[in-house]
Amino acid sequence: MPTIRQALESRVSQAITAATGIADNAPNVIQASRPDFGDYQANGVMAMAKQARSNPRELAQQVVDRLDRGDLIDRAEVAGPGFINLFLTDRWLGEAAGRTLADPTSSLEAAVDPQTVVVDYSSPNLAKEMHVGHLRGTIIGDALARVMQALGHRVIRQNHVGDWGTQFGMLIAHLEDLRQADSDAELSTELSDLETFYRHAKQRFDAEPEFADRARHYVVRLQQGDEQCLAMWEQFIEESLRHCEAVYEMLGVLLTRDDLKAESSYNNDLNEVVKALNEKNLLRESQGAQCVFLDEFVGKDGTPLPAIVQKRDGGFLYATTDLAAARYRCQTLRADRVLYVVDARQSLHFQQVFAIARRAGFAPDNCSLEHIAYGTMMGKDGKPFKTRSGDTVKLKDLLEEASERAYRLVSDKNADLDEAERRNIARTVGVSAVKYYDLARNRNSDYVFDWSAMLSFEGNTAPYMLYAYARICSILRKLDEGGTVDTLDDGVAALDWEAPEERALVLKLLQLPEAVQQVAQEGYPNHLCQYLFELAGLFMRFYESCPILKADAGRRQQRLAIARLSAQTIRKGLELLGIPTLERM
RNA sequence: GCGCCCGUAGCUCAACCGGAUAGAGCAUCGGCCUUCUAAGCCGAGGGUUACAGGUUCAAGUCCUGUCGGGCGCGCCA
Repeated sequence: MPTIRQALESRVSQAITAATGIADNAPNVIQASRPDFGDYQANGVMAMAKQARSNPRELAQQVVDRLDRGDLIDRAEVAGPGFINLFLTDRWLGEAAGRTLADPTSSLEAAVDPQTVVVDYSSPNLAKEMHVGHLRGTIIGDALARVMQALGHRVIRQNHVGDWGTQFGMLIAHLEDLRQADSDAELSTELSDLETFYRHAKQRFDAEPEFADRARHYVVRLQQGDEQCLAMWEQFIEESLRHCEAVYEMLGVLLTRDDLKAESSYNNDLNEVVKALNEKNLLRESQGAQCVFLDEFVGKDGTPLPAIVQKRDGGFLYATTDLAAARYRCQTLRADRVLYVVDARQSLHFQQVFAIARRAGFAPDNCSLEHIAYGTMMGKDGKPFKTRSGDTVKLKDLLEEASERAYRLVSDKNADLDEAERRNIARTVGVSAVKYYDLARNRNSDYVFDWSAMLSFEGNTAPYMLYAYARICSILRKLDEGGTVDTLDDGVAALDWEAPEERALVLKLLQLPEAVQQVAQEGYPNHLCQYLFELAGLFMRFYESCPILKADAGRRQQRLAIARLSAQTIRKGLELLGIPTLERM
């Protein structure tokens, strides 16, 4: 089903064709910037008039005269220098809302052209425990994957975990010593905190030459497929993955073992990738290393900037792995789009990888490679978020603190609820507050992590949305026969209304697909947050000014239907962001 | 030195690839609970969109330059 915007675009476009004879035109229909400009506005006619050297207002009037309004458009007016303001019929809106209410999924599914979309996200380094630096990529990627899936695309999640490379030799050596010297209990304790484990291994690597030599030796043996080394490596990886999975569980992130596509899995492709680059004449030796130089990349002092794919000692680098991954995703998985949800600081790296992948023929032109870059989470001091002592903050600790802070708030606001329910609400509210605060920001920029701002629960926050949802559930519970968002039968085929607050809300409710499509196209989840915030605001105003249970029978049914559709839409929108709802809070 | 991102209300941030009078929240001030959850709603004040040019019917948005901030730039990932 097309969105309202698409339906209007198509009608206005036809009218422009009828008026000008130009078939390929851009009506540029957007949601009206102000209520008195109607529901939508078409801005494209002014540019067309310029092109055709005609008077924009006159052309706009001709378009309006030829516009097929059908049962969708109530009236169309020329305004200002040549805008066309579009007012929708209440009847069409009411019927569309009724259809969505009856079948909540209908508005989002059935993408016009389903694509295969690979989303590479989270991708922690398994040598250490997940920390706050992994939060943004994990939840932005998860939200984008959910959005793509909801639109009917074939989504392949890939968790490109770092499980390969020099540091693992050091970890294996340390693990080996612990296994021989210590009891199982002690080994298990040591492994339960990967940060400490890593630190101890690193200390020994720096202090004990014998240990360092052994560590380096293990890296080589590992890459050669030595069984003993592999077994120890697997034990460590297994332990580390369990840590990740615990965090994903807390976060409500959908990644599972099936989504793992680790760096190590490309190990056998790396030689081939370098060989292919050589065959395309892209490879050049520089200071003993195998490099790719492209004209568009210039380094210091105007010298050519290399992408190194093979070290002097024959080892491969992450550019090599990323090229192998790009090749796999385009050629084996046949992706139409690949989204790399990775820290913005890697943008040069990805520019190089994408450019090389094109030249080498790994990625055909019709496969879109996109770096979904995001900024750093900062502390109040404007520097990357750390603990007071300067250590990185573990994601697990951060989420536990969020729940704890939310618990104090829930207990404060709602002392009558029992302990278990308060704990449950606090967990959802706390974690959702952290996630939403992040998702609601434009991902391009760094942002300041601020407990008091996200836990003040005011403004464009998860609790505001969750509260709106809980209010609706509360009303439904109060009905004679009781009811929930899913079970209540309104017996309403088409909605109608009398108050402006009702109409404004219904229109907004029908615009979810537009917000979702925008997120899918551009990869900015904050647009969906913005939509939900506006929706929740309109609901709150409706709630305050239009009593539901006290209204007479007819209005009551209608308002119940509007409230229920509001709940459905809020829940759906939050679900796409990876945020659950609460019946009570 | 080169490249990428950014600079919007006192603070934190929006602004749907150039649209009409730049929007929210926090903070400040003033209203609204014997009625569906006040974690709410209504109202007020607050702006030369860093600065200077340019492009055009129209610029926070595009181009050039300047200033300021963050990040990146050969054998880690």
